[in-house]
Amino acid sequence: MSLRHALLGLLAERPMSGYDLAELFSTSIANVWSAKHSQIYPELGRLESSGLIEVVEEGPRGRKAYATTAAGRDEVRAWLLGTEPDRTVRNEPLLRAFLLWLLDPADAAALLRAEEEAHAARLTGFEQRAEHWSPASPPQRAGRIVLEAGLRSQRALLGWARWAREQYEAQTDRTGAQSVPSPTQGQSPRR
Amino acid sequence: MSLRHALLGLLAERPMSGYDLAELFSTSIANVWSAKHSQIYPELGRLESSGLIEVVEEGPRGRKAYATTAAGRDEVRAWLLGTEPDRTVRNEPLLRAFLLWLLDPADAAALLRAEEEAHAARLTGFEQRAEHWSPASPPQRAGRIVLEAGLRSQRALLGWARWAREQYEAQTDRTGAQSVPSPTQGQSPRR
DNA sequence: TAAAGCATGTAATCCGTTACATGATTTA
DNA sequence: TAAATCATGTAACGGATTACATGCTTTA
Repeated sequence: MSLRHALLGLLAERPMSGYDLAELFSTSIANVWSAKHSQIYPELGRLESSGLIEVVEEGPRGRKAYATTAAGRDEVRAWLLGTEPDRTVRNEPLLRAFLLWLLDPADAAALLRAEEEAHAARLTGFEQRAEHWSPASPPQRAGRIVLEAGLRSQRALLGWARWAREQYEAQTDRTGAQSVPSPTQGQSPRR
Repeated sequence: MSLRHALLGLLAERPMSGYDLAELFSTSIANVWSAKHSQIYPELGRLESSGLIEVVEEGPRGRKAYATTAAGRDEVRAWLLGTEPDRTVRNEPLLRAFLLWLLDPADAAALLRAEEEAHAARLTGFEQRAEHWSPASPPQRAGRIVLEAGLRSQRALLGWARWAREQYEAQTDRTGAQSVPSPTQGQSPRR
């Protein structure tokens, strides 16, 4: 049910088409939530039928821009105030980190290096956005607050990835293990 | 396909039943990945048919403990080394933070206070686990590394939630807004 | 005029949750 | 002996991705 409220909230700020929303979900707010156009269009249809959003503008190529209605804004507020957030985590990079003991240390270090670079790249992106941020309106201030969460957690995870890589590199040095192990593949002894 | 490899990796460390795995996914590694028993049992069946895991022990009440086979361990390694991690993020608390401008500042601050407490509770849990951690085996060292990611990101996000709450509290003070706004509900002016 | 980009939709499939269903063993 | 816990499974449903499908408009 989160996509529903994400759309409602985004369209409360300014009118957008399904196309605009899909673009948003694949770029700026991809660090928070994401969705494909194939999921967005049907949901917009349902929201319109329920009277929570309405078409406020029609453009070329059948473009329809929607905006959230008063009832729609009430619905978002009721969701925010009346339901508990789902705090379930599914973090594939961390799942992989959990299984790195199955590789030889040099390979593990290489994968953590890639993680490090991914975090560094995101952080740079966030920092650039933060520079040009004008917190003029309430929505923009909220956006800045979310961006701050991104900045802080990417910094933390960048530091972590570097530290984690060093753990495995220390093992590489000690054991003298190679990046490409023998046919029977490194450690991980059978019970 | 991540659950598949999560099971393979976990069963490479020590034999476990579907029940054990379900418990693990609902407690210790819930901060990284999660799954219900209804998803686990069929997947174990498929992995067994593929020869990637095998029953190594049978117990009371039809209990079956599985362990990863040599082919299974090769499969995890191939996954780790040969595929890019899915770094897609879906963070409902942050999505909500993005929409907090729709509430009056006092309500927004209250929600952020709850977030703060959720992060503090997780952090405490992680810290307690870290205290009693014995990094004796390679899997345990990998577990400690993942725990470190939890510690660092929860600290970062706890600090963030506090800072974010203070932003909205500052607005509360300035505007003198109440927790329960007038019937037309606070700010968020219609275009 | 061709390619790139804008724009909307549907269908098939997969992953995950909730609910349904059952029964054995241990503990109070 | 009743309740709690261990233990395994299936079915229905909903949410999300990939693939299929179409066509207009702008720009090079």
